[in-house]
Amino acid sequence: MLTPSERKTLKFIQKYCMGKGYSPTLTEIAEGIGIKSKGVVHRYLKTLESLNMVSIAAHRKRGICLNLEAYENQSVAPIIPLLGRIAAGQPIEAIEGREEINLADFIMNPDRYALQVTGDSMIEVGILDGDTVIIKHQNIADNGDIIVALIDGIEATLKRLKKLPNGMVLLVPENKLMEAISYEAERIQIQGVVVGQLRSYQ
Amino acid sequence: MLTPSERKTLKFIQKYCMGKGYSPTLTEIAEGIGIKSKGVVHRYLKTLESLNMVSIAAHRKRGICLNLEAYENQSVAPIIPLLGRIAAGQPIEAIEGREEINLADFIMNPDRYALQVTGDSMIEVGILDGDTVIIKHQNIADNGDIIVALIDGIEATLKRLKKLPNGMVLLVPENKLMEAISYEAERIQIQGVVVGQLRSYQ
DNA sequence: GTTGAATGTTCTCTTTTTGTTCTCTATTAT
DNA sequence: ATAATAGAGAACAAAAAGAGAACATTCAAC
Repeated sequence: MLTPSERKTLKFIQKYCMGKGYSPTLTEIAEGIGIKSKGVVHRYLKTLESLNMVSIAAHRKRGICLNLEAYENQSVAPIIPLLGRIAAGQPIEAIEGREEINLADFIMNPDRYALQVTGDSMIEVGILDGDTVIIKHQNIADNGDIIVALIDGIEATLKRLKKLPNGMVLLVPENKLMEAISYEAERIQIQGVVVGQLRSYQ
Repeated sequence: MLTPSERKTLKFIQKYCMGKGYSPTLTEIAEGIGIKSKGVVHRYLKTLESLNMVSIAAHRKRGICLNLEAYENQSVAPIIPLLGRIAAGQPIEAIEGREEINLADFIMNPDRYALQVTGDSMIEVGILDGDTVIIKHQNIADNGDIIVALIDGIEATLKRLKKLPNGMVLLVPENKLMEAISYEAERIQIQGVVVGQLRSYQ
């Protein structure tokens, strides 16, 4: 059984790894659990290692590795439970099974990146000022896709793509107050398409 | 396991390639990660190559190639690069400070869960039919919060909360076509508040 | 082709950061 | 008293980070 300090150490490492993707240094752990001595942290780690809770690569910096089997309840994967559907005026549906949404599946991919949106040009499709959009990097797009377009190599903008039959392309804002503008296809370079969107209210 | 500098190098290359469409030189990487020696950069690249994270065409200039499949397995943390801000009619601005968004920070927490939205009652704040909202489970909320409210113990609904001075609460839909309804406070039970929202276009 | 600047490669060296191993002290429960 | 738990901190070992020189290769201009 773990002592309170060892438990605290383990929890800190867990949280740190979750957030950063790599393990903390002894000094960071010490700071994180509120003590000053990294020697003490090392002692805790030795205990955790002997209990098979972590593996430690000797002398390697940031060489701590969590042994996940040891505590299965702690979900390290970016998964949150999807409890059900909610509608205006309707009860939450019964939870059939227990679904989860995996954020990694949702947007994580090496060719994805995020952009923060400023401005109201896409407000009518629910992309607001301050939202973050997830872009898949690609140079071609289908009619109707929301794209990051580079105009004349300098101006970047987020618009819906509409290819016109006469070799022109129309960049359509989703905002009644703004107007679509058409360009010769050569002037427009597609930098990626929007594959996701997220917003934080915190 | 990558060292922080190697990780930084990889991230820089990823970001550079996304933005420019070709890989950076060693000197550019050195500058990008804040060091002066391209020899050091070369060492980092060798490590990344040995881990199959990148391929390097020997002696070729700008001959670095990201190895996407290997990258996927490695990136355990739900992090994607945040390239910048985009606005209608403006070039993409680099964002000072934060260079990546961490989905874990964004929504992962033991008391969070997801709900899928059906209906258009919150359409004017950009929460559309089919979106997923992240709910923080709590029983009290502030005026103006968007909450999951349980009415009379049976009906769940997503509305903005407005506490009235006379002990009533008003549940306000964000849709001009719908009307706010007031209830005696006892009939309304708060199940959580919306802390995030996400949408997939795939 | 030849040439030269730009870029990649290979070294060695130093400094900084981090891990490891100690010893010492304090507190608390049995 | 004794043992278990906590903590500080010194001293040392090793890894990681970095500078920079010297050389090799590319690639584009001539």
